[in-house]
Amino acid sequence: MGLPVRKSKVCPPPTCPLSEVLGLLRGAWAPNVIWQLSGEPRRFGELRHDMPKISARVLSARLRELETRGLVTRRVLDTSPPSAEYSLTSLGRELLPAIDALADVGRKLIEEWEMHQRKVASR
Amino acid sequence: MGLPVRKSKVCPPPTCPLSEVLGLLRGAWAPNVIWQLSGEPRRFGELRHDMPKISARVLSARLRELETRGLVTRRVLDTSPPSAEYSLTSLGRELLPAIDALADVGRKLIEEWEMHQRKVASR
DNA sequence: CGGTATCCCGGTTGATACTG
DNA sequence: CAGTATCAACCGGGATACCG
Repeated sequence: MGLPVRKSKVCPPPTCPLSEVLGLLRGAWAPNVIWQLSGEPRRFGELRHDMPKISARVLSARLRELETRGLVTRRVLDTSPPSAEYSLTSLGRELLPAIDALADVGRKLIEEWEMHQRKVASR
Repeated sequence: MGLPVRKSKVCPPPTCPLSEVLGLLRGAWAPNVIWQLSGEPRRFGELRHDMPKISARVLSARLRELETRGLVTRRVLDTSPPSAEYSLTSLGRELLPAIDALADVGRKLIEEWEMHQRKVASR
């Protein structure tokens, strides 16, 4: 007979809220979109310009998603031709430190990875 | 003529390391796996038990990924039948605070969302 | 300019079956 | 128990065309 299955902390509390956020950060683009909005409000076309490889469809989808979740607001400008401006809500801004924290780990990760690569290469 | 396109901060530095981490948190399961390993080391079967809906194939894939990136270590136990134990490396542990930060935002998100739902419902 | 509609592709996942 | 192999289904994403 094998080892007994040890109980884990059941249904870890952080996991659900976590998936909540990660669901929002989903896809290849959402984090980038949020980052782009961290400064001034930006228009649809500007965002496309900032992220040349994103398609209009996906950008639109991400923005709507973030909008319905209350992280982003959309403001239609009365110009001709019409334009729309997107910005982070205060709730959306709360994501920024968390994203930064993640990015910090990312930097360490890259660093360690490169160090590891060098070690392997020098053998 | 429309509005001029405003320049953004070019190629935001946080974005690349960010994708690095998010690449690791990819898929529906990686964050959960990491969380499950935040306490004691756990065996393959235990992890499956903790996350009933993950398939062996995906769990295996995620663990390998995390292992090659140096976030997780695998230790084979000399038992019969054989078992394997997974745990976070110190590098892996560095992810935990960041994950917590994300989860915090997640909680607020859920909170606000429910508040919003109630408002809509009471109309 | 600011989108939406359609089509198609590739990657990830889950189910199932099988191995050491 | 701890995986791997195979297959089918699904979904996000890109390209393109089109509308207000």
